[in-house]
Amino acid sequence: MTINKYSKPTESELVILQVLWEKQSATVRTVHEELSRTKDSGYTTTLKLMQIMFEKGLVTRDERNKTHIYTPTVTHEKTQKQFLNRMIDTLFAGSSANLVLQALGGHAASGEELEKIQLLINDLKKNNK
Amino acid sequence: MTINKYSKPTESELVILQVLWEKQSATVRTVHEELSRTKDSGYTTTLKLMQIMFEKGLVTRDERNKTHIYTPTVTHEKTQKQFLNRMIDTLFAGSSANLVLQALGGHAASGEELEKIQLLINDLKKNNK
DNA sequence: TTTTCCATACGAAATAAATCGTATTATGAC
DNA sequence: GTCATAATACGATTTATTTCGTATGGAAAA
Repeated sequence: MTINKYSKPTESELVILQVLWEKQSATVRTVHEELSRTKDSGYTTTLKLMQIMFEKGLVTRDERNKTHIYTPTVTHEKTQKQFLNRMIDTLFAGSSANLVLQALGGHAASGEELEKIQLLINDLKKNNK
Repeated sequence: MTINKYSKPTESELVILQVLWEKQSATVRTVHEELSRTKDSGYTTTLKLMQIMFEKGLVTRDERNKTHIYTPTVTHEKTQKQFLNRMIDTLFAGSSANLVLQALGGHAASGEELEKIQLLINDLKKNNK
């Protein structure tokens, strides 16, 4: 397989990363059990996917024991940024504000969350001047 | 081909829709010329993709003339929402505020845009009470 | 020690997406 | 009317992604 350091995770890989980010690291079994709650593919499918992710460098694994333990190499945040960028480019005409407006419009955020956003905006405006 | 009314557009389809949304409607030639500026695949590739989009119902076309004119059936906004939802679910733990914070943090928005966002937030807070 | 239970490895099939080549046909220029 | 141009149709290939079956081996239970 050709290794592409900058390949973005596929849909399935994203779902797996999701679990790994949450648990810091996990075995194939653990990940698979988690996935089983929403998806029904076999154990070896999850295994294979995680092996491929390993080849791609999306995760590392501790092979000292028979049961390997997988850990993500990409951070949740970096991946969020990567997908956000792509989305802003291809769907929001390059404007992050467009995306924000749409996101806030469609999905209620709690008052507390709105506060946080306001604080950030105040900060940004200060630095703009 | 099986028609799935709710299939989400693929990456390539999204790029094509982009052009169609901007121009309201367009011929394959026009779309292809636009794509050529950033991508180098042949004319028949674009044609085929647009034909598939037609089969899927993502676009309609006026066939009265030899040169068909394609028009999107899905709105830009609806598609934005669809992808935003997906993204919030799979990458931002279901929290739109998380996404917003990340988006604003990573991408400078203009002062004017920030204003708009603030107005929206004030509105939302009012309705929250 | 033998059997059973989980693991991994890995090839290969199934599915989805993108790309292209070639055939055919309508239309306008000559 | 004939020819050149440019469009569609469509099958086939290539590439990416997901899925699974089977082989193999280690460790713990019997």
